[in-house]
Amino acid sequence: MNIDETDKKILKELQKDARKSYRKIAEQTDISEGTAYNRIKKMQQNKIIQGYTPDIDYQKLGYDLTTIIGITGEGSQLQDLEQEIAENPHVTAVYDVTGQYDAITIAKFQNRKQLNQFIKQILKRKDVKKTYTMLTLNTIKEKHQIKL
Amino acid sequence: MNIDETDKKILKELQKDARKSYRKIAEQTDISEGTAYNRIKKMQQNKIIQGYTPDIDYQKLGYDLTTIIGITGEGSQLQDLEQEIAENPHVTAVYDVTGQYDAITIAKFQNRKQLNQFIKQILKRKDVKKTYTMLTLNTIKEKHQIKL
DNA sequence: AATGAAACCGTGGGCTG
DNA sequence: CAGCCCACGGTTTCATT
Repeated sequence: MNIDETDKKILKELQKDARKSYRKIAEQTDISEGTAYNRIKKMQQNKIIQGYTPDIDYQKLGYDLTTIIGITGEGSQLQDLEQEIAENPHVTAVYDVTGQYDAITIAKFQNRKQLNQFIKQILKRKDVKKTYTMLTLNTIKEKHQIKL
Repeated sequence: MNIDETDKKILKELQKDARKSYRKIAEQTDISEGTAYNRIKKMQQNKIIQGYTPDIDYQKLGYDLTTIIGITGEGSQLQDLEQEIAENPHVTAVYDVTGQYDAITIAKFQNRKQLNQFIKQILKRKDVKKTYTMLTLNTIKEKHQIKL
């Protein structure tokens, strides 16, 4: 599917506020509301828009510990492990990476005990050689959008 | 502000679909729609809900290069730099961290040239000693939610 | 926290270029 | 075919209780 300038404008409006009404999106992109509706629907069908997420301040909910964990594997395949990690409720991201580590995961915890359990769970696996945990001292930015 | 079980249920519904109507949220949490509306408004005022973001497949928009970059500083303060990085349109996250690096940033690019420019911009600064760039080969998960 | 009423909006059909 | 316009039922919003 090809995205044109109108689609981009629509996405930008949604980035500003994903709960914005079709009508307002239409006004701000100089199209009719039916068109806004149809284009958004199409982008959802094409999985360009995969859903809508509330930006929650997890710190206010007690998740004070954000961690970035590098994982070094033993041997070849980490896919199973990555899948398992991805399903853990504390995890927000899992990447296969080049360089120093084989995988990087980002996870949020309410306390060190939860973090500990998580790391132990990873280290239990035979395909994991070691992990390296970085604690975030301060989150300067964490908004899962890039400028279009 | 204190979050009770009802608020949590509301947040869970929004996590499933942040465009869900107040009415449906109310139905699924066994409260009236006015209550759903009032509670969500309160959580917005208290900045527990900071906004709503569309989950966009940036790869489909040409952003094929997701990078995790570790930054090592020279001397003391990296705050200015971090602020500057956070404002770059390619950047989705910036963290101050313990350990091997002083800061970690996550950024998405359409090509290596964009990445290169970004790294050069960082390295130009006197307060930066070095950077370490990890390219993601595969994104297993990147959903900026944790299970409540 | 619930009610209810007015304003606002989503959704689909039919029309137009 | 994509976009526009319209209409109706559904939804948001907020003052009131």
